[in-house]
Amino acid sequence: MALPHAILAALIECPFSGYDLAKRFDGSVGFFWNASHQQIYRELSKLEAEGLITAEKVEQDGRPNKKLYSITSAGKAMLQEWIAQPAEVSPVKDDLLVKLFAGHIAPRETILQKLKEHYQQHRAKLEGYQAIAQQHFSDPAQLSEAHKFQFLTLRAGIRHEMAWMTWCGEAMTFLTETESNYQASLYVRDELSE
Amino acid sequence: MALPHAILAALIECPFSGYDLAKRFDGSVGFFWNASHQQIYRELSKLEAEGLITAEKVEQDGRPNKKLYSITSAGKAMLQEWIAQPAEVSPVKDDLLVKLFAGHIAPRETILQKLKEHYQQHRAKLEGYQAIAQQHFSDPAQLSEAHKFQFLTLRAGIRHEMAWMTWCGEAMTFLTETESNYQASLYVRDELSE
DNA sequence: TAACCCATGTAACCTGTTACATGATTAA
DNA sequence: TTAATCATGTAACAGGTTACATGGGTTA
Repeated sequence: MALPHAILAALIECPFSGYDLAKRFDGSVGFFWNASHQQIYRELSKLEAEGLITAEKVEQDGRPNKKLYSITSAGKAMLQEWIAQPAEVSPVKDDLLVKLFAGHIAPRETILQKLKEHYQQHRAKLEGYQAIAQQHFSDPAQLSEAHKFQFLTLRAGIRHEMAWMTWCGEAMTFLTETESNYQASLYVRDELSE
Repeated sequence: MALPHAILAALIECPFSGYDLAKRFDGSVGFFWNASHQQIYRELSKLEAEGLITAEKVEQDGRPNKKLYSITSAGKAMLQEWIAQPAEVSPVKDDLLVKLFAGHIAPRETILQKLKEHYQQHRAKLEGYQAIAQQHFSDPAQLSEAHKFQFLTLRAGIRHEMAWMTWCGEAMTFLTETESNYQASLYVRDELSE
């Protein structure tokens, strides 16, 4: 589990409020981690109690006050230690694959529709990532150390969306082609039996 | 959430015991869903109580008795209904990406090591999937309807492993190349300052 | 004889989601 | 005036992990 680590990682560069973090985990950083605001507030309290982050109250006019959280040296040390520890790869766990696994009990059209929707969702995500890449990472070799690593996580997001899109295309082609083959073979059989 | 649906999907073709399901979710089917045996037993009890599956006690000699679960028509109906409902794409959520996002606070060698380990884990998975593809899905167009869909989920696993491997390679190259550029530029600067 | 496979489960705990709650400011 | 944004939280519930428990059969 990496939610506390993901929060610590997000706080290295600059302090954030819980609200900011929730937005980040729902936006551009959301391709490698996501969390609801409730989860984040709960985790921030815990991390503060453990001395891994500190809070600073910021009074604002015209807006509600907020708490800016910063990582402590203890927090940074534990994050460094965690990074060095061995990690297992995570399984995919996507609903669509469960639906596809049982796809033969549903109308072919329904499955093709699901694949199409999925394709479009991934294309939208890919376009978002590519826009970020162009705006903030157009010259990767000249980036700061911190940004080089953020660039690589963005590249991972891009690679994943591309893989999903490739697969969706492949699956749709396979299902329509083998369907038409099936219909073609039926047609041939009909001709032969006449 | 799709654990109950994943279980129902696994039971369409033939009945399984909880033990069997736990092994399946940990093996070849594990690329699109996984679950511990405790989770599965808990879920099976719930599904049985809801009338979506039925249990049959099987007495064995030389082995502990087991319960074989089969999907009911109600279970199949609810699965069909669920398939037609809209689905959101899942975020990646992999620890390695969190580690990489904070990669600049760790020694470069540590990060490269993590990438290498990750690469090897994905290669091992890919090889496993490719072996299954050769053994059971060598002639995709001739497969039964049910197996066509299982083939497609396997293809998704293959595509994902390939994407991870591509990205790992890309990331390792980027980190070693920009590091040597950095060292080269240092070297040039040293020469100039002399 | 030690470790692993088969087979099922309970209990405690942690993580993640949904619903509820407040309240000012700003844009359509 | 309706909805969205900023900003923080609580409570209840559902999902997932870890530890514990049993016990015969098989393989090294």
